[in-house]
Amino acid sequence: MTTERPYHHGDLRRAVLDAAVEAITEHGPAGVGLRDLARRVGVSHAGPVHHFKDKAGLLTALAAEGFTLLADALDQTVAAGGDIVDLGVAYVRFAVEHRAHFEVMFRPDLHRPGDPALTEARDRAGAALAGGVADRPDPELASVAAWSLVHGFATLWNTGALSRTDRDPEAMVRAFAGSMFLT
Amino acid sequence: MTTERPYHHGDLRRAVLDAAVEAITEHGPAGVGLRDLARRVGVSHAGPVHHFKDKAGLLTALAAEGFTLLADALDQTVAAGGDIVDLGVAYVRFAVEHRAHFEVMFRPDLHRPGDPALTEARDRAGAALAGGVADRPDPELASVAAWSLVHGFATLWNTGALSRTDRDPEAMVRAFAGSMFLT
DNA sequence: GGGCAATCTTTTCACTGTCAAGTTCGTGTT
DNA sequence: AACACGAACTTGACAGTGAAAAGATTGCCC
Repeated sequence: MTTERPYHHGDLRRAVLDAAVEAITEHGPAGVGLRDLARRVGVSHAGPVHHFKDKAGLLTALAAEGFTLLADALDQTVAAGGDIVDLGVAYVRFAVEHRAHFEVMFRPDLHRPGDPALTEARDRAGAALAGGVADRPDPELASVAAWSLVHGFATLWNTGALSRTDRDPEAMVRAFAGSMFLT
Repeated sequence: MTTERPYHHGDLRRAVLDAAVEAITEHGPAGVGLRDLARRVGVSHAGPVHHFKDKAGLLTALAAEGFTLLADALDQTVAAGGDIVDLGVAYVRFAVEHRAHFEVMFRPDLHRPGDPALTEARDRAGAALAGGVADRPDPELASVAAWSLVHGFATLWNTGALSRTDRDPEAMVRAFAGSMFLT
């Protein structure tokens, strides 16, 4: 009574990426395996290889997708007239809602080094962030400071290091980012 | 012409931890394996197991050691009369100099959950950090903000995301942390 | 000196990533 | 409409990994 699945999956690449997101949110990036993903999707153990070549290839694709999603979210908030604080809140919201993507994005030891799609997506997100502080003295320093603040909060929050508070993460970001970056 | 090494290593636990630090600084936490470490130290592949039980046990021990080292460094700077900015600089310096420890410390998916030695060491470091902002309105928020700022900078720096700048990392921290936390 | 427990080794097992070779299928060509 | 071509997937194999069990070696304490 096997389920008679067709030989061609249809959109295996998408399905594997989604399964990877699911697996990572459950067990972290270390607990994800190609064979396990293949099983979840209902495909032979070497099926994903054809789309990603490598485990590193899969995670690189995931990271690139993550940076693209992030860049979209940031672009959208500036298009809606948001200021720096709104940008920071959007950053944190992305990290919390797309925890799996976010965790992979900043682990270069899991990536295929120098992947063009990844570097392009990352640059897009970086530009969107830097645009929020372009009108300051020493904008480079300001952009690094702003990025550090929200990135640190996001990673600390996601790793559970801030678990003692029961406050709302976005409200916290809005509070201290506002007091630090709005003169 | 085998090297006639004695049956008992002497201090295998220490040696494995050191080898792990070396391996992680080279290939990242994903690229470290128990068998590989055993080889580096010159011991049978199951030797380390007796000291750490698990791969998770090894990494948990490393993380605990890291938090202890960090707490020591922070305590030392307050003992030397340092202010918040000095604390932040010490944090970043630790992350850069003990990159391997630092990378493992904030990856709870690699830890044995609820390990007492780890949680105690982490609390010690947390207390040392929070002590720097105890005299502010809403000290909890201030401590989270300060921690986020330096932690974010440290991780971004270590992952190479800030590679475009050739400035000195400590000087950068001192610059923006000063402008943000000294009234 | 004798025994005991800690330390390390050997063997084995299930599992993983990767490669090479085959099989099935959509798609465009004529 | 038949066909061939290439993309998508499967099958089978291999080396390497983490973990567990059982055996060998040694320092140490009475």
